[in-house]
Amino acid sequence: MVSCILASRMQENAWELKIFHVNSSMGLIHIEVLDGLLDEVDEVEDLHATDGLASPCEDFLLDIDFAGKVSVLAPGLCQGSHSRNPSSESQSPGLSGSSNSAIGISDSSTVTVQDFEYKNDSLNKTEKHGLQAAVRRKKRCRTPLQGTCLDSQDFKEFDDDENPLLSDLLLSNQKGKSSIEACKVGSFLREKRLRKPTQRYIEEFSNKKSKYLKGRGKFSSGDAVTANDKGLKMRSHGDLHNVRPKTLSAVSEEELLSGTKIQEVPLVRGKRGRPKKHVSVPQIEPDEEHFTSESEDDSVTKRRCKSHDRRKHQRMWTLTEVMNLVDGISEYGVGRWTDIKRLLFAASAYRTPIDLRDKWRNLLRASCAHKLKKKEMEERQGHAVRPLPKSLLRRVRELAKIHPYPRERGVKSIGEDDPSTLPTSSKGAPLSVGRKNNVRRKNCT
DNA sequence: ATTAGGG
DNA sequence: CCCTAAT
Repeated sequence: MVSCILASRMQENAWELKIFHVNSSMGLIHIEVLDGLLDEVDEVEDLHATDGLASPCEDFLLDIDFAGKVSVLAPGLCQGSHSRNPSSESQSPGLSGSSNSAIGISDSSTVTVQDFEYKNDSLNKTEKHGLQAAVRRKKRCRTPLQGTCLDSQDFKEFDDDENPLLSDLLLSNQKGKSSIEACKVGSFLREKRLRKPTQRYIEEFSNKKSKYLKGRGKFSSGDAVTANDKGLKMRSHGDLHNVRPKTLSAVSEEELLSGTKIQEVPLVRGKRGRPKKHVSVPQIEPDEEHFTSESEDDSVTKRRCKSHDRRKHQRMWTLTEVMNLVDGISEYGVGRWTDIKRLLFAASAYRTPIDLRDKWRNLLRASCAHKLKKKEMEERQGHAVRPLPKSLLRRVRELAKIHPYPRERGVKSIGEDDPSTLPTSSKGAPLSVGRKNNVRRKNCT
């Protein structure tokens, strides 16, 4: 025996509550019209007004079973109540992209509500019909079960909602109070459940989605990350194969600086990944350029070795990159990350200015650490290959002296004003280190 | 829109 | 790398 409350909206402010007692074994339907007419339906009005659903015959279906467990199928609650059921989660249409506004009626509930209509006279037949329809809709809303109607299972499935609030609510409903509360609670619950989409989550979600699409053959334009991840494959079969086999080092600098490298290949890169959409400089991706061999492999292997998804897209910093960075810093100063990025890293669309800064931070740390404990460092280099050439480290230290990165605690132990370290850039390229262009010189002690 | 700082 | 607050 199952019973079900149907709150139907008769007029503007008139609501009618009906209880269906359904005896599933005998196929009987007993209808009981509670004193309906609710007056203070303002909230409901608003609720519908906001959704453009304010048509004069909308019904809310509330169902209960006799065991005392209660579940409510009210607008919006549908989503909440069945999202709890693991088997039906994937089917729920309302979960997909709907707004997380507190008073948005979910798609599913919309379906449930909108085309459920009947005349309030001639109850017997139409009621049954309507009820069946409602059940069917419920099923559609949750899981495509087999189509037997009026099985007590159908109702039971909604009962895994153990929320005591709901039972209270429904009880009060039976006593003839308003069903507004249902809506309120419904929206409340929904609000609770839909909390915090989180940038990260969204990104991952869209990522999965696009991957899925790709798998289906639809090549969704862009999506830098996945594109990068699949970079090897894609390039291997051809399309963006502008990659000239470079000498893998040093080239990028002059070319970039002289601007000869600025080309206009309309890359299909989405704005989602690292690259900022702000493109003041025609950014071409020869990015694999000198990384095709090492960095790409690095990242790939890394991803394979450890598939822990922290650090989503991680690209190893190559030596040339680091050198570029150091050069840039020494030229433009610390803190001009955007400039450096624009001028020296136009080639690599990943590497946001923040990345540069982070890398610089790490470099500083490294250099300091290098100074502090040599032996341990060497130890570590034993098991982790980090070929940071001394010359580079020295340059880092110099730069650290000139424009110390604010708030770097280990930095204090730099060479302590050793003039010999300054001009002795063995690699030449003393660059403009001497001229600290208008960089606030803070002593980092 | 960028940067600094922390995780 | 990522996220957030501050500018």
